[in-house]
Amino acid sequence: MNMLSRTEEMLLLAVCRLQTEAFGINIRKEVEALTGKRYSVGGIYVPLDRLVKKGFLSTKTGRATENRLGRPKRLFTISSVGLAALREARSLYEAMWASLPEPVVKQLTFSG
Amino acid sequence: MNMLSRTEEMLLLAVCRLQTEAFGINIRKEVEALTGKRYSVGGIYVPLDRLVKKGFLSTKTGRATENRLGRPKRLFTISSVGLAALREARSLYEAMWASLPEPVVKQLTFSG
DNA sequence: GGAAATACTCTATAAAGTAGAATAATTCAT
DNA sequence: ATGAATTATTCTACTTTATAGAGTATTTCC
Repeated sequence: MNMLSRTEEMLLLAVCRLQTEAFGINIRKEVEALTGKRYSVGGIYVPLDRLVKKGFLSTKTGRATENRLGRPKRLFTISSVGLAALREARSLYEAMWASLPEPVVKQLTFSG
Repeated sequence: MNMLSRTEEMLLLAVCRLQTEAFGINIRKEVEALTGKRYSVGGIYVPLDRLVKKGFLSTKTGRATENRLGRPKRLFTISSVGLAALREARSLYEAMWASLPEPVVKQLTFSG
């Protein structure tokens, strides 16, 4: 068994959500906005590159002529393997939370 | 922000689920049965001890007279801090998966 | 060509994940 | 009381992942 880490799942979902705007700086911003998790400026590329290496993401440099200043973006897209991993991760997550003993459910639902 | 890793969340939930039978070997077995994730015999204690150190779990040795062979169990129970962390983790998880673009939802729901 | 803007690469360090051999604590038979 | 069988944990070395931030690259505009 080889389940996605939370980081991996979070980043794959961020890429999905950002669609054509999924590049490093945006992904970093998106993740922070959504979960509060912060990365240093360059720190986001470490796990992203790992996901590419593992075949969950693919990446290519955006076209130069974008009519704006600055270095080209490196865009990320999720692969079919990545989508499958997300489905699997979700399903495992449900299993983890399923059928907890009733007293525990109570403690988790309300603030006890 | 300091969210639980998937390992941490999984182990806290396993402890909750096992209630009075939450000790190393059982937790290891429970996790494997539920998620397919395997730990080596001793490997389960590394993250468990970390959770104790962080205050999410507490632990104490089970009573000697249990009328069975073998070394005493080291039982784990979740703390109120641990429960709060679980609630937080769940809520963050929902946020991660919320409001994905419709085409992505389709790809994730069916096997495409 | 130089400044401003935008975004990425690289690398060192800390933390977490992983495996498995070794050891400990108990009961039972003798 | 001693040794075998049983049950469970401790220890630790190694690999992988997380994290921060300085440095660098690419582009446009003047």
